[in-house]
Amino acid sequence: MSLPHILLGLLDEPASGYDLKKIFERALGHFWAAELSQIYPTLKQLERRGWLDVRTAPSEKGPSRRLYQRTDTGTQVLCEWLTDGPEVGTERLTWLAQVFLLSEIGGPGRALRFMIDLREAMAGRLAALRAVEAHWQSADPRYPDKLPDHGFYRHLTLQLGLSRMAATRDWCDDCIAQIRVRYQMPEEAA
Amino acid sequence: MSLPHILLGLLDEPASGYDLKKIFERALGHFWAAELSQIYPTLKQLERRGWLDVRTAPSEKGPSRRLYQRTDTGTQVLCEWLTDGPEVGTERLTWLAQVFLLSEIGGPGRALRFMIDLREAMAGRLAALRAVEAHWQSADPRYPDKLPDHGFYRHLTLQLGLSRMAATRDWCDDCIAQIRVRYQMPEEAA
DNA sequence: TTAGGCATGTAAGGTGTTACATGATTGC
DNA sequence: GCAATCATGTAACACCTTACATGCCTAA
Repeated sequence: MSLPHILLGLLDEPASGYDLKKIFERALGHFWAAELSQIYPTLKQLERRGWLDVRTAPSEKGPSRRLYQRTDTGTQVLCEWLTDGPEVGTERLTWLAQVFLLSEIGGPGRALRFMIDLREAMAGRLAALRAVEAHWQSADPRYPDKLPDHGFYRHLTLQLGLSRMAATRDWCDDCIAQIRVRYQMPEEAA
Repeated sequence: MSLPHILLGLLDEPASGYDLKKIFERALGHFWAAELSQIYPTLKQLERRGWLDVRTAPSEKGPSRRLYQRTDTGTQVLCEWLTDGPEVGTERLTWLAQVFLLSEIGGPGRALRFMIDLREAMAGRLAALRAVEAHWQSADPRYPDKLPDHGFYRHLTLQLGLSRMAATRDWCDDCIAQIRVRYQMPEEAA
């Protein structure tokens, strides 16, 4: 159970479900995805438990916005979750499972195609992350050395994301090279 | 939907649900986890669809083993899944979400404690992966340069796992150092 | 006028976890 | 005798995805 806690964590300041979805995409996209259809019911549940407060504010376009914010009880629950220590060992990297099984794809040409596509996907995600960093840098003069606490920890996760993404892209390049050598596929024949 | 495909991929050679669980722990543990209570029903489902065959073999200890193996139809389904290209963007790293929210944990002492625990967890997982590598090396004289196709791709995933795990551990060290500097916590006072 | 962004949600179904249930054998 | 390993599963619940439903406002 983590999405409720993440929402709790993000709701230090008031935000709507729709806002939260955008925060996920921008800031947490490289390690967590959440759909609106999951966010909305979860927010209601957290409100029923008394961990969030709601107020309604009119919107300029579309239906009125429901702005949620963490209560003191909510803060306590969040703090307990964090204090329980890191939750590791539940990672699920589908694309890596696919590489693991790539000998079954039906020939080195297809395996190479797969790795090239994977490399492009990683390069794209890396570019998106770099755009997030560039945007942050230009929007906040305190970036990166004088951030407040909450920015400090978020910055640490961004740094890990950037280095993991770059390392994974480089690994893809290495795999591509190894496949070409192993099956004698010169680059011009790809 | 990926677990069915992964099971299909592993069932090139006959294995029981129990065997598969151990294969998960050893070989795929760094990027996928699966419980027996999920594996057993999934295998039955795959058999009903005609993607797996079963035969029963007596066991020396405990109930008789149900040995599953991929059919030709199963191979085709697996191949289609792989040919559809890499599935990216569904990663969920709970511990990284926790770091993202670490300013709410209630003081830098606790944040430091969290990062030290995370570092230890990563170091442990890295050691486990290195043990897998060492075992493979000593058990197969073809390791690492003369492996058959199926070992070749598995080796690529192991390499990525080793480098990611080491990089993440190093990032933890870096975070720990940054927290100490930021909050003026000398190492001897930890 | 139509596509896209804003903003809310529900329903159905698939995926995954935790707890429970059974029972034999091996090693301490 | 007790715990661990072998080996199978079921049931209840929690989590997540996909598809559907509604309706306003803005810009091309």
